[in-house]
Amino acid sequence: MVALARSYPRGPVPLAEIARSENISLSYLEQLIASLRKAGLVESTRGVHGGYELTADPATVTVGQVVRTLEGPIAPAECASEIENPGCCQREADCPSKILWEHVRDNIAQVLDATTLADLSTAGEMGVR
Amino acid sequence: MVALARSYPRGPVPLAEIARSENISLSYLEQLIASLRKAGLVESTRGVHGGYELTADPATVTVGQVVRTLEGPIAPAECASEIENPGCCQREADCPSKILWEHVRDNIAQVLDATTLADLSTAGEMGVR
DNA sequence: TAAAATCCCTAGTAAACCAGTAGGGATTGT
DNA sequence: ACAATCCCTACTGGTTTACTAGGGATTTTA
Repeated sequence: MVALARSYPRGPVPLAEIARSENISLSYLEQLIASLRKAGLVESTRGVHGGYELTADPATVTVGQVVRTLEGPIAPAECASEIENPGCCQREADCPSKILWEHVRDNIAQVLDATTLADLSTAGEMGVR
Repeated sequence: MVALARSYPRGPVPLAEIARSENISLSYLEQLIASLRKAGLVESTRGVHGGYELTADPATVTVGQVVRTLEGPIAPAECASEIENPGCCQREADCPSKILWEHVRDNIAQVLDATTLADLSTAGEMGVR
């Protein structure tokens, strides 16, 4: 996604190119991007000169969106998932550590949601802030 | 550990008791607490009236210590582990997302290190703050 | 219209990890 | 002596992760 952000908005980039530059197998990349496409984060163009491109400006796409699409709801523990998981634990209501894990989860989410693809794609160029 | 915190400093608690009240198998609990003992967080007494007890006041033991003992260094990604992991990634230095994951890691650590066993053991009694 | 470039889909898989079970041994108090 | 307790090691079944493999479908271009 950072690779796509870097060539935004210059039209579709073939996956084979990203596979080469990022040293990831094409087949595997295809699977990953399929989820991202279904989630509407990228769109595809087939045929010669086809490829994938972001559907939105990198500055408006958060890492949180990408991570949730690829890895599901943020959840440092089953009982502290962003998507509730009823009956995942016997302790349920009066678990002493549930609140702690929810707190951890919210911190993770806050960081991921506050970082955009634009932030990442320019990181190398401008140094850490 | 919360169970032990609750009976601190009233002497050793047999693991069988905790296994029963927390609904965890004794055998499994024994394995977990073995690590905690080796890390010096609990001490054991053998024989009748033996058991385990915390080696320090629950207010001075952080969840971070416990989690690191049981699960190893905090690391939302291999390349962002608290214990460095040389050669875990080709991108190494100029990875655009490494800083992000380190940021996530530090947030997790901050929450876990700021919470003590005493905080957890009293949570149910006094409600959430 | 054939060929090439590209996306698209499904199935399989090898290794690692997790959450245990099982079973036996050592130590200590009564 | 015996019962309660800690202690240690080996095994295991299920899940997840990070892929590989192979075959389509679609679109542009020569």
